[in-house]
Amino acid sequence: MSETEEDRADAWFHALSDRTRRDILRRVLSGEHSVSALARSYDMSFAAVQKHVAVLERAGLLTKRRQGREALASGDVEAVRSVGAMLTDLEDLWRGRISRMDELFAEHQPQDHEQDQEHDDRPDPTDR
Amino acid sequence: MSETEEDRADAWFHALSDRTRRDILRRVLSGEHSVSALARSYDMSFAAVQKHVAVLERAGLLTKRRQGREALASGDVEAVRSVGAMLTDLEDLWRGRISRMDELFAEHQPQDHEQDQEHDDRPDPTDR
DNA sequence: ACAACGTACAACCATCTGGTTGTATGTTGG
DNA sequence: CCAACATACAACCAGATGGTTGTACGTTGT
Repeated sequence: MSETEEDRADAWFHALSDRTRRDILRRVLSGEHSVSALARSYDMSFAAVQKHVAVLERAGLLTKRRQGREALASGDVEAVRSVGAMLTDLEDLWRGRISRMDELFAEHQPQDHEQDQEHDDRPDPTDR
Repeated sequence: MSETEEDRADAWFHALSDRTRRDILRRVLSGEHSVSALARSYDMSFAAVQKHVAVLERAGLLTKRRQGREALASGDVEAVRSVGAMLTDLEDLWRGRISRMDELFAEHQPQDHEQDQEHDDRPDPTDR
């Protein structure tokens, strides 16, 4: 994975690691909100909320649009999808582990494929 | 969302916000690794890597199993999926925004439904 | 015109974070 | 038995983080 890709991931996950920021992101994904409108929703100063919005913006999870004196913030669903894609990449690594376990098992028991369909205590790698 | 749910999310995203921890998670999702084996992979002290493993463990993204003097770490794919589910919940909020925009549009143009299939410059909310 | 509003940013502060070294304790191989 | 190994954890430190207040500046409504 490229170096800048890791930088983006750092910014994404750091931005999402604060519950106020996650809540802000929920609101701006649902629709545009001005920074001051957002600030009114939280029990903290306007400046604090503005800094949270700036973190989300730097991470690319949110964009701002100027309209008169207001800054309207809007969530970027493509960025959210990119974060989700990183998670599914992690899942794929796990699936690879299971495949390798299957190969190892087949190596030591290369007879029948149909026996023992029950007592499957490991999760199905193809479900979800 | 429940309070403890948000606490878990804080821990998840914070754990994932460090690239060394993401790399450790990749390795232990692919297969079990001892802490010292992991430590040998990074240009930092054993103690530093051990702390990263502890952060991932507290977040529930990894479990440790004792075998003799070694602690074998293994990634928990269910936790990774839970994080992914949070992201798709965010996407759903965005889809809701689009639905509301559609309703608003229908309200002002309640005639035909079939016109103008082209020039669709917004992403399809049902794709992915 | 001007007061109120919305935004931006700097300075400051307590706490958290990610690294270090050092020490203690259990496990294993020869 | 005991030296080497693997882990755990405490103490410490520099820098980042999340909050505060204060100041400055453009925009808007009356």
